[in-house]
Amino acid sequence: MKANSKVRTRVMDTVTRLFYDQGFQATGINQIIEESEVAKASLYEHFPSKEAILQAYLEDATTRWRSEFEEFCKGKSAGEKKILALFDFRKLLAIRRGFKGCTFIRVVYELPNLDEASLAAVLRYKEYIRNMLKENIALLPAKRSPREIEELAEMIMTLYEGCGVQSSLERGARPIDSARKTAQKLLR
Amino acid sequence: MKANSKVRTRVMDTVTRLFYDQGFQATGINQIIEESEVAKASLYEHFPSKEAILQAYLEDATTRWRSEFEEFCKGKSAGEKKILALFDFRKLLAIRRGFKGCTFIRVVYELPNLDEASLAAVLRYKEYIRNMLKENIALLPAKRSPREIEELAEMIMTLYEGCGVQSSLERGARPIDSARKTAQKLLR
DNA sequence: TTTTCCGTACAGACTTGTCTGTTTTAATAT
DNA sequence: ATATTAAAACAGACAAGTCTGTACGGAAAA
Repeated sequence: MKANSKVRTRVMDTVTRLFYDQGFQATGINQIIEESEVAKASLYEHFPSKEAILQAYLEDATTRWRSEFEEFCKGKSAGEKKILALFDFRKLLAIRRGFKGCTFIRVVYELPNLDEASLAAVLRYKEYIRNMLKENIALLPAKRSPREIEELAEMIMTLYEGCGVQSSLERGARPIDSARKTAQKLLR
Repeated sequence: MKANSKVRTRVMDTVTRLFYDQGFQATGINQIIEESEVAKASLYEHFPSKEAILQAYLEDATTRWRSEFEEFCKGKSAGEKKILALFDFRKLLAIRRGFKGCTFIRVVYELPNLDEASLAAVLRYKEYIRNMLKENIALLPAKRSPREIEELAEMIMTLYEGCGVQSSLERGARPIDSARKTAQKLLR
């Protein structure tokens, strides 16, 4: 079966590293092949084009992000704790990966004419976060109207995006801590 | 004089358009030459390499952003009006340019190993905004400690960055309006 | 035995940057 | 005003290397 083959796995592992470290365009097919230890013919057996690799990568990355985040949240109670975990998780990833910014925004910014499927994967990831925020804000002790919930979720979302950008410019976690504090204040 | 030559001007005008619409890597030297209506030899007389074009472009872009923003703010009183103008100006540019995100962050995200001079230009632009915010927050009627001013400026900065990302994902100005409203609330 | 993968050569188009030689522009000298 | 001279921009061929994607023949594995 192609979907779970050794080739596919190794290519995905490699591009997860390379696309993030170098960017999509700066990563050539030949480098992918070499570092995946896969033959070129095998790669093109699984992926019809480089663009298809990007698509698969983004889809994999969104689902992996979600499952890793859920894993990260295990043991944390719903409501404020879970919302703040979003910032903690971002900080963890940012440090681990050297402050190069959000995987998905990186791709969107690098490729202004991104194909539909890839863009859809990115939007799915953002939608997941937005829904998670709304659900957990609704669980908080303070009573809020649906409209207030919506607005607060939007605001925290904006802080989340903003601190990602800032931390990658600054190459440090400070803006993430700072945004987390702000979010905490807003929730009370 | 090289600095103000016709060649330089035309190349800068062209890459300002192309680098934003297509990205840096997707824009080839040959396209720059063709659309600038400049000979290749002339281009390389003024810029030793493509990287040098990028540097010059970023430096030009920061200073142009600043002067256009100051122009935009003419007639606006200092304090709240000027701070909110930041969001209004972002909205104006975003609409005009089709919601492809912040010029500078785009470059930083596309090229993880950006040369020092280019990165410095980007940081200068961010520093200008941060200082502008601090100065104008200090002018507001509400009394704030230096630390509070610092924190509020940081927060608005984060909203500013965040709404830029969101509006480019959404391809619409809504997140910018929303961040503006939030900022306004925070200032009071 | 049939699928999967391998190694590698290759096509064809693209890239940045160099080089040659010609033409235009503009300032200075007559 | 006209001739001279030096700088600047021109057009375009070319080098050397990169890129993605295809093809072919053989090896390993299920």
